[in-house]
Amino acid sequence: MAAGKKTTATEKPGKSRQETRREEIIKAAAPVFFEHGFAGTSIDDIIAKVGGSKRTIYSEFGSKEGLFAAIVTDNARHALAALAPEAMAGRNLDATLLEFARELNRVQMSPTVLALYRLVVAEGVRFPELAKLFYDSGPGLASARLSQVLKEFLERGDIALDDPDGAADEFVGMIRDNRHLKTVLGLMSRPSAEDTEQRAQTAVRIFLDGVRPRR
Amino acid sequence: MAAGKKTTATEKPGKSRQETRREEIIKAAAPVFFEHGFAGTSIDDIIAKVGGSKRTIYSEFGSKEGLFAAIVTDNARHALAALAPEAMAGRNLDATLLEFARELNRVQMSPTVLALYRLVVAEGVRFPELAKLFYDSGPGLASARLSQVLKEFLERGDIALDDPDGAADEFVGMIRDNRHLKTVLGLMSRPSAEDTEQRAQTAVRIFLDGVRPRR
DNA sequence: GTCTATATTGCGATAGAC
DNA sequence: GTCTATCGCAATATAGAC
Repeated sequence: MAAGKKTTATEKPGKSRQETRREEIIKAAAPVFFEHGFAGTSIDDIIAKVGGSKRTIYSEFGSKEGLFAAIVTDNARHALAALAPEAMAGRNLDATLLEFARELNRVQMSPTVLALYRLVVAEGVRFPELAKLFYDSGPGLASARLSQVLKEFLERGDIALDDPDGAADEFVGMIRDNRHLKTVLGLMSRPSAEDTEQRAQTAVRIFLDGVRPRR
Repeated sequence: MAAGKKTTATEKPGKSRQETRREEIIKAAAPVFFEHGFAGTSIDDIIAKVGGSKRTIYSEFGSKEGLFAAIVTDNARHALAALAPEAMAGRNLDATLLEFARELNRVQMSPTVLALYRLVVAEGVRFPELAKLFYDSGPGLASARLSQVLKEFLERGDIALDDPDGAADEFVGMIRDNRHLKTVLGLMSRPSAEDTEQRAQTAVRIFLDGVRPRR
């Protein structure tokens, strides 16, 4: 009766059957959580989507919370991979920040991450571990990486500031601006690529040089 | 048998019995929605808090949604009224921005606005009118006001930028930074007054002059 | 399929405003 | 005293849980 899709395994040579199954479950469960919220989703809802046995879910993820945590970390890992410091090595300040702004924007405006954001903001107070996991593997990690980058440029004398951690937080905030909020609230569809590029450039420009004219 | 509280009416001379009752209900119901979310709150929960009859709620607000909407609009109106005053006239650029940063920070870090933020982000997709109302009377209004201010300074030549609206959004984003998010997620209690002041100053400094050393 | 929870409504009784 | 808002309680409807 279940879905007839036989994607069972042995198709991706690099992955064990367990890994494949794990990914199938995560991929199928995520939209269910997104639609009904954490509390509003039952393991049975997920079984109804992905098929198989509850037993598999519990042995792989331990609990409903464990499954959700896996969804968060999995998405964060995929999404933020491009923000790795290595990806920015050997570039100058402007190019590094611009690339960071683009990547962060791309990540946080993706439908999946937007849905995660809504979900975690909604349930964060009730499930502090989930909130912490989301923050640490998403916005917090982004900020920490940027801070590290800023410190390197600081040592070289390319920039001057008192509080690199604070500045990193504020740059991340610039990227997560009112357009992000409007999109989160469903008031706006995703901005165009040109608009996004334009705003990334503006953010970098402001962060580096400010709006006060130099003379 | 009923609760002995006789707050009946005739205490606020300017308000009709109906108005008084309406406000009592909103005041009592708001924390319930804030704590349990829209779906997690039942009319009976609210009656248990405020007393009286369900019928009153339905004749006044029409439905649970109507009550929810009234709570959001009422709280938004009260909490965000502080963004209205023009304490910014006739000052120079630095002082104006600093005052704006302080004020916006104070508003958006208040417990009520934080609770509203969580609630509206959670339910925004389901209640687009509420999302729009919250945005327009909060972050959107702040951004619009700032944009107007920026345009004035732009005309005077005090600043140089291409896109005042975009820059305003980004400044608002700097104020709603990762500390705001951590607080929304319950990962952090409200930052101290000194920390807040420090960060407001940093944001203004970065926005005006950037982090690149002037030479 | 039964059972529970909960949104919504109906209506007679009561209490406060004028 | 009349009028209206509110109360109290019960009934209906329905969706989801078990």
